[in-house]
Amino acid sequence: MRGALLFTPYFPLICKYIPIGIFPMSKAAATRLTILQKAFELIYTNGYRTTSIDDIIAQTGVTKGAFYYHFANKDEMGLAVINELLDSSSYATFEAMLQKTGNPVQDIYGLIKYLLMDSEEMVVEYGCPIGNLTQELSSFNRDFADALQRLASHWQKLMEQSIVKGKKAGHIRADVNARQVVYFIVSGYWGIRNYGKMEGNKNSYKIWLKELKNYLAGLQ
Amino acid sequence: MRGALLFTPYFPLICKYIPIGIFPMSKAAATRLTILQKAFELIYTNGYRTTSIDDIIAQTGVTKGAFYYHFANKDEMGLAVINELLDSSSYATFEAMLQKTGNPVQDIYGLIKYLLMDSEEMVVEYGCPIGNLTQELSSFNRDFADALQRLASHWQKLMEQSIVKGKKAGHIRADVNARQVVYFIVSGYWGIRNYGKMEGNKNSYKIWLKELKNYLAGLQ
DNA sequence: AAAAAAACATACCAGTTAGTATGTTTTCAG
DNA sequence: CTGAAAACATACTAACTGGTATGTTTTTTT
Repeated sequence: MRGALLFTPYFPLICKYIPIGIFPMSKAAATRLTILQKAFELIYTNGYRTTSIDDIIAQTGVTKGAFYYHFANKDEMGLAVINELLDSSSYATFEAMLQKTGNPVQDIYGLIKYLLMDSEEMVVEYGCPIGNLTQELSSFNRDFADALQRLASHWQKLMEQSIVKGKKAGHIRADVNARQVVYFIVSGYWGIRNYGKMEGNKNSYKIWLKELKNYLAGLQ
Repeated sequence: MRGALLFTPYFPLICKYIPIGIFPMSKAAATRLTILQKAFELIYTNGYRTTSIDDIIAQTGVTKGAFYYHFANKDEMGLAVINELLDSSSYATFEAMLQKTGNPVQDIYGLIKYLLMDSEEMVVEYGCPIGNLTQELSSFNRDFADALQRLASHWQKLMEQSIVKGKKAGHIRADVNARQVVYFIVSGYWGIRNYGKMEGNKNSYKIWLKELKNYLAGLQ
């Protein structure tokens, strides 16, 4: 059984942009990546515990022998999805979007509106991948909870920095508690993702975004 | 197979307060109720799809024959949990708490603080029962999504009424959009429940509640 | 080119799953 | 008290579950 992917956690991201011929990804690494990507897709749309290894190998064409060569068991694979796929993807995008104008009121709104309305990786019917996993697995397996918490704190830290900068620049009131605000916004984001799943469309997103705008304006 | 519980959806609630000897609940109705209550408990702590019927009958002592006499299949039982147990329970409490002072800023905060910090039925590790089910089942089964949506709209309507009244009484600004605010608050509530699961304690609840207070104050 | 290790393939297994077939017991109206 | 329906009990099944044992093929090292 192999360790982790080369250059993790950024390797999968790199692979997206560097053609295989030029940057030689070994066939084994490609197999591993295929498993992780397809597993993520299935887990995102169907839940972790209700996605079977048979599902994954059927969808990928990878055999069970290959699967268990790369991963000791299902949970190790699940953790790899979180740590190697989710962790790197979109992190760069977040960072860029949160520094776009330098005013958190606009940047945070812009990021969240993008995530809800424009991002192609997230589907309203299936909610937020990280939120889903947190909900399903936090009380089931501490390793998952820890991995997800590290992921979430990335989010939080970036957003918090944006607010702190905004305070210094005078865009945000001095008495605003950045950490507190981040909890409030991210919670709302997770919650409205749940609403969207329930209603099966983006109407609730639009309503929520309007009030988010009001709330952010109130921080000025 | 029997229909639903007598006098649903309030029958289970009534049963809590009326001793069996006085208000004669048939043994069959008691069996059905036992199944629903234990099933809810297991589903709340473990998820719907990952709770097996064998789990339920093992925990209740009810046999499989009895289970399938009362419910045609697992999903019918799951829907009964939502429609007959969750629907009635706590509805009265909500209504009372939301009319306590007549000022939504205080009443809504009071209700949500109660739900997060004091309610004994909800455990931080397991999140919000309705939120959990919504997240797990909305995209899996439309019937569940619909049942949950009806449940959630109860919540919403009560809270919306509280705000509308508060506007008339001058506690809330006239330009505040009640429906929008409700979406914002309930989303935040669901989200912070998820945070709590992830972190495994109520620290995030406290932080979030502080910002909820700020947000509500901003509506005045 | 040969040996060794890595990567994969196949067949299998014991436990669990929702659900059924076929009973027996309880309840209750007449 | 009796018969029929309601309520429950037991044993079973076919499909699926994560995981293993034991191979073969491919890649890498020497």
